Amino acid sequence: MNRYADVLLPLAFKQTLTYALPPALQGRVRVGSRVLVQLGPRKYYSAIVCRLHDVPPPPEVRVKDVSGLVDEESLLLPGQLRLWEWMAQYYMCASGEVMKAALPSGLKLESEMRLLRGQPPQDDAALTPREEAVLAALSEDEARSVADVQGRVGGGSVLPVVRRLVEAGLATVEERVVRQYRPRTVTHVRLAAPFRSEAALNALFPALHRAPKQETLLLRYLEMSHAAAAFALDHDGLLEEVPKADLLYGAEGGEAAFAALRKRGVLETYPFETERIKQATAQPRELEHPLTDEQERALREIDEVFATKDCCLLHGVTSSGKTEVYTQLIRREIEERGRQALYLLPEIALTTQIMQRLGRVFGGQMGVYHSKFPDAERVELWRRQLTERAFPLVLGVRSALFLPFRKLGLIIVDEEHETSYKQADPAPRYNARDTALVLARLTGAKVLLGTATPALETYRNARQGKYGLVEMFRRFGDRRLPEIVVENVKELRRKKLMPTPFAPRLLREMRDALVHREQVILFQNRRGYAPVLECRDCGWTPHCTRCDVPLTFHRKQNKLVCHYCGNLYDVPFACPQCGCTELRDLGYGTEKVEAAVRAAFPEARIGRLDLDTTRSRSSYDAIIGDFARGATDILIGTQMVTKGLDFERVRVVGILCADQLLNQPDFRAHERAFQLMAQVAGRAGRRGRRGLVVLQTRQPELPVVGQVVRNDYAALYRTQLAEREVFGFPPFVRLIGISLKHRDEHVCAAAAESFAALLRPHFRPDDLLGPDRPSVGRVQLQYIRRLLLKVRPALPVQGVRRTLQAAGAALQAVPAYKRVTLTFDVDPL
DNA sequence: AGCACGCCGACT
DNA sequence: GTCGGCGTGCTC
Repeated sequence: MNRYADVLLPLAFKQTLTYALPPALQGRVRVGSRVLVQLGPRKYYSAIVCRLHDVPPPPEVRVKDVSGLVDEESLLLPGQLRLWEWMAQYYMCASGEVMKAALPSGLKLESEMRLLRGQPPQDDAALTPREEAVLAALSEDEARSVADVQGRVGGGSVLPVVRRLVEAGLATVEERVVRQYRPRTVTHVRLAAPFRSEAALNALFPALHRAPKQETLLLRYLEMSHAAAAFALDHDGLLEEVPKADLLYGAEGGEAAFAALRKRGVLETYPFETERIKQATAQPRELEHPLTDEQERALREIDEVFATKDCCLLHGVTSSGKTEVYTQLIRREIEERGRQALYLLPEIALTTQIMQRLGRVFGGQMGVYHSKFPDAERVELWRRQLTERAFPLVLGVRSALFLPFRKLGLIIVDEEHETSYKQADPAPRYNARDTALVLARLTGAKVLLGTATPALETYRNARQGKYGLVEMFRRFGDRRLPEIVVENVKELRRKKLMPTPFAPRLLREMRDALVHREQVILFQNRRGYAPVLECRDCGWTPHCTRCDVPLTFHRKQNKLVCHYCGNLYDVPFACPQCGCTELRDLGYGTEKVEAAVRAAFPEARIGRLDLDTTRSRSSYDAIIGDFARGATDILIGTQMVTKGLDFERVRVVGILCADQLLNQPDFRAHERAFQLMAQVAGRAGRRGRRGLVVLQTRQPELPVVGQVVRNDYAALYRTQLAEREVFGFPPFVRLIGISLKHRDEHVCAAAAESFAALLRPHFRPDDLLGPDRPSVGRVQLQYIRRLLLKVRPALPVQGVRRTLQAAGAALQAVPAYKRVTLTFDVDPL
């Protein structure tokens, strides 16, 4: 019998901690169980058991007992911990950090300190005013949280005062594990125990003769609960659950009759746990469109690929009907092979459309896992996936990878090129697309990556035969791809032909579209009103005091906003440098574009889609819904408008400033610009006249602009690949980003220098870039330095990781650099 | 990540 | 002299 359990805590610890199993728990605890453990003098956490053993820890550690078992059944299915381990190892983070990301917060319990009043103070007790105040804020019977007491007292931290009061016995603390998740309950009705037999009821009915309402109600209950059948088998466990609301539904005077029956002791109520999971109601299957020849072919080819390979890329132009192919694959996985499917989609609010589409086909077989859903729903889905009733299909964002799957057979990664598959902060900085491949290997599932604009890495893997490659070139219903015209903004401005953010051609087309009751999408990759305010006289511009960035002017709020830390500032009345009261707004954000559209087309109905207008899920749905219904004519937005939305009536798409995309200081800038522009162009001309895209840029001569115009992914792939090979970037090397942060710029810079010095002996000089001051050199009062490590394919990645970790330890051993935060970002985007 | 412990400046 | 600030180290 195992006496010790190594557990994982949801903290950034490097290793697991060992707790002793009290005899009562031995044999009941399994790997994957959730246990309650005490950490430090009083805190409690729920931890996950990841090893059971009999090896006593070294004598210097005082091993604590496991305090209790949180759930009787394991929360994890066998194998899930292996994915966690892989992630921690590959992405260079603590397993506890993976645990934190993996579990919905309702499954992570943590104790909270609560304060109560202790013995009454002696008359001669000399209390400071502050102690008096804190004591007055405590109650004798209601335990209050520290935050509550802090709020009542105000001022500095109450903790030291509390400590003194506790030592004097005037206050007591208790630790309470807060149960964050409460299952939703509904009041149900059942027969009280003495009446759970036919004989008892037969004896009862004569007494009800003078109370017809009660009699009716009781009969109704018996019918709803299928009592006759249960009694015939003499098994009251077979009684159907009857919700009180259903029993009383439409029954006039039912409440009174019910109260009377309860008073007689015939019926009783009890809380019944129900699910809150929103699932598409099981509807009669929508007959899917019969597949086109091309879709049929794609399906066959995918089958052939899966016979020999575990991963296949489905590269299909926008509107080629990839979703129909996915649907068929999922259906067969579920129905023919009896296995589960996971449909991953990027972390953008657009789930609704796909949800509805798949919901119409799979109805009650589909569960949805989304970060914007209430946590309780995620907890329920998790629990359900552990059971026999697990949904065969889960639609979810990247964290859905962590859900338990009993028999996963297929993972679809839709829009695989999307950067939101990569978690940026905090650790684990994992890419869900790549992790999906590992999960598939661990579970024996297949992976289908789908997109119109593959990530270069993915396409290369496919071309080299590591993945299968299936392509679809034809748009649904043979619609033509939109015509793309390039407008040279530099020229137009020089000739003074462009006083608005719109080229004359774009204005004409917009007007034409409005006349024909067609719709327009305008893409401007910047939110706010103006990205920069500038003093007319001296050129001063307001900057964030915590970050090294100019502030964006938001006109509606009349505030300056830092887009890095979110801090708000008042708009200065005058320039602090020269006192000039005229601040000009330079450049365009979506808000200013909206104003310009209003000025040009006062009659048009306009929607705006950006971070500022979509703070809540419902507002996003509302804006999209209005546009989809045709209640708005023009939709202005940031990246959000490019994300695979299907609108039927859009004829004109304007890309207002491609240069912002093209001039990013990033080796992926052109790849991204292509993806974004191809995606947004794909929104045009789904029905009716051929769509038109007006692409405004100052650099029409760039090859990538031509590639967008011709929708020539192959050319983009060739040119970019050649460039990456010359300069040594992915997919020819793997990257590990290293960043150092500190409040003091000199310390930060010096630490980065010495870290680089520690690494240099291990790598070729060209393979370690930096340290550099990033374009935004300070965020949230922390100065930043970055290094970029190129890992050549020949190098053992494991050794590189060890080198990095050793160098990190060496750096932090220097007293001055102890407080430098060092983070690794494996495969950064 | 908390949270206790310990060192040092502001104020009674 | 004490209060309360914050930097440092540990948690089985």
